[in-house]
Amino acid sequence: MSDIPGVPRTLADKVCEQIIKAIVIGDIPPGQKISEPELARIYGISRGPLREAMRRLEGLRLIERKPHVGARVIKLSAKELVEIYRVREALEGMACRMAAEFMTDAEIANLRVLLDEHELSIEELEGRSYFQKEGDLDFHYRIVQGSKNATLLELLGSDLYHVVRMYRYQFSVSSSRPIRALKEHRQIVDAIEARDPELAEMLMRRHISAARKNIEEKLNIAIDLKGEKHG
Amino acid sequence: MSDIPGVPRTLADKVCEQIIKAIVIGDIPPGQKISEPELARIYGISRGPLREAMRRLEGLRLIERKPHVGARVIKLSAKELVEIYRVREALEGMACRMAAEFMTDAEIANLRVLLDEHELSIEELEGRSYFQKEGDLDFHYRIVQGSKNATLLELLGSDLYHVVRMYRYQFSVSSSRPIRALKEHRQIVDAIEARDPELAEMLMRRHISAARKNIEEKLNIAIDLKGEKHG
DNA sequence: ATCTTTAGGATTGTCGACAATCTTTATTTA
DNA sequence: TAAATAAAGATTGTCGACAATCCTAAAGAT
Repeated sequence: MSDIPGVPRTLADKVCEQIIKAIVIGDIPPGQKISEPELARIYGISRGPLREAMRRLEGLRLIERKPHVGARVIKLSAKELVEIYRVREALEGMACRMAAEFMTDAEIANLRVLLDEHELSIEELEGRSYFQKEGDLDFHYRIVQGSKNATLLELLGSDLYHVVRMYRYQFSVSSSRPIRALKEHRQIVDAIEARDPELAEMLMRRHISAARKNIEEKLNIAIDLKGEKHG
Repeated sequence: MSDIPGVPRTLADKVCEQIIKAIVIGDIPPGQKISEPELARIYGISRGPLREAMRRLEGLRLIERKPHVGARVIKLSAKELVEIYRVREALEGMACRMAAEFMTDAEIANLRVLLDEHELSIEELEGRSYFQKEGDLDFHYRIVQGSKNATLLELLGSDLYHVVRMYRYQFSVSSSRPIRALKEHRQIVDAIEARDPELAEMLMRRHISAARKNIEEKLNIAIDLKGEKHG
C-alpha cells in the first residue's frame, strides 16, 4: 500500500543524498566545477530537480555557487577545519551539559555499551581505522541526541555533519590518539551519569579542544617543514 | 556598465530574499501553506526559480516541506525559542571568547560608540522599541564578527539569524530590561578590551542565559494563567 | 446515518526547450 | 609580438507544459 513507512522521497532528495556522499568521500573532488548537464546525465534526471538539490548543497556549504558562472565543490582548508573545531567545542559542550541533565538512564547505559565496543575495536585493530572514522562520530552524535534539544541536533547532525565527515575522510583527521580519546569519552559518560552538567561540559570542551590543538600542531609542523624547504 | 559592484543576482536569489523578509515580519503567517502557483504569480516568476528559493528556505528552517503535499511556514513554539537561546549561549559565548583575542582595537572602540548610541536611544525612547529589536542584534553581530571565525559568523549570521529575527518580531521578544542589558553589554566590552577571553565568554553566556531565563519565566507564568483558566 | 469508495479537481514533481550570460578562441590592430 | 576585440560555442537561468500524486467531495453500501 505504501513505500516504506517513512515518506515518499522526491528525485531531488534522492539525488541530493547521492551527491552528498560523492562529495564527502571525495568521489567528486574539492574545487571541481559542477557541470549541470553532465551531473544530470550521470544521475539520469533533468536539470530541474538537480538544481534544487544543488541549492540544498549550497546551504550545507558543500558547494559554492556563482551566478551565471557555475558551482564548485568547496575546497577544504586548514583554517576552516580549525574553525569548525571551535564551533563543535561550543555546541557539543552545551549538548553535553544538557545531556547530563536530560539523558535517560537507559541512554547512558547504551553509551557505555558503545564505548565497550569501541574498546574491542581498538584492541583488534590496534587503534586504527574504524574508531577513528564513524565510531567516534557515533559517540558524539548520541551525546547531542541526549541533550533533547532539537535545534542543537539539527545544527550538528544535519548542517555541520557532512562537512565534518568530509574533513575526516579527506584530511585523514584520524584522532591518532584513540586510546586517550576513549579514556576521555569514559570520563565524559561518568560525568553525565553523575548528573554533573558543568563537569560534563568542561570535559567535552577539553576533549574537542585537545583534538583541535593536536590538529593545529600537525599543521604548524607541516608549515615549518615547508618553510625549511623554501629557506 | 554593470549592476552594482557585487554579483549579478538571480531571480531565485532575489525572490528568496523577499520571501524571507515576508516570513520574518509575519507577512506570510506561521503555519500557512505555501501555494507554488500563487507565490509564483505574486512575485512574477515561474515555478522553477521559486522552487529553488524554497529549497533554500527549507535549509534555513523557515519552511517545512512534505513531498507531494506542500510546504508550510514553520510554526513558532516556545520550546524552540528556548532551544535557540541555548545554541546562542554556546556559540556567542565562544565568539565572545575569540573576540577578546582577535578583535582589533578599532573594532572595540566602535563597539563603545555603538553602546553610547544605544544609551541615547534608551533615554529618548524610555527603554523601548529600537534597542529591543535591531539594535541589540547589531551588538551581538559585531562580537561574532570580531571572533574572526568565518564558520561561526555563517552559522549565527546566516543560518540562525532569520529565525531569531522572526521570533523577535512575532513573539515580541523584547528584552524588557534594556537598561540592565546595556550594562551587561558594557561589561562584555570591558572584558574584551582587557583581552580576557574567559571572562568575556562567561559574561556573554550569563547575558544570554539571563535572557533565556527571563523568557522561560514569562512562559511559565503564561502557562500558570492558562492552567487557572482551565482549572 | 455513518463509513467506504470512487471520481474529479487541484497541486506538486519532472521534463525539454528557449533566452541570457559567460568563456574561449580566433582575428585584428597597435 | 602582445594586447584588444569580436564572434562562436557552451553553460547557466528561466519558462511553460505534461505526468504523478494528493486532497476533496459526491455517490453508494452497510
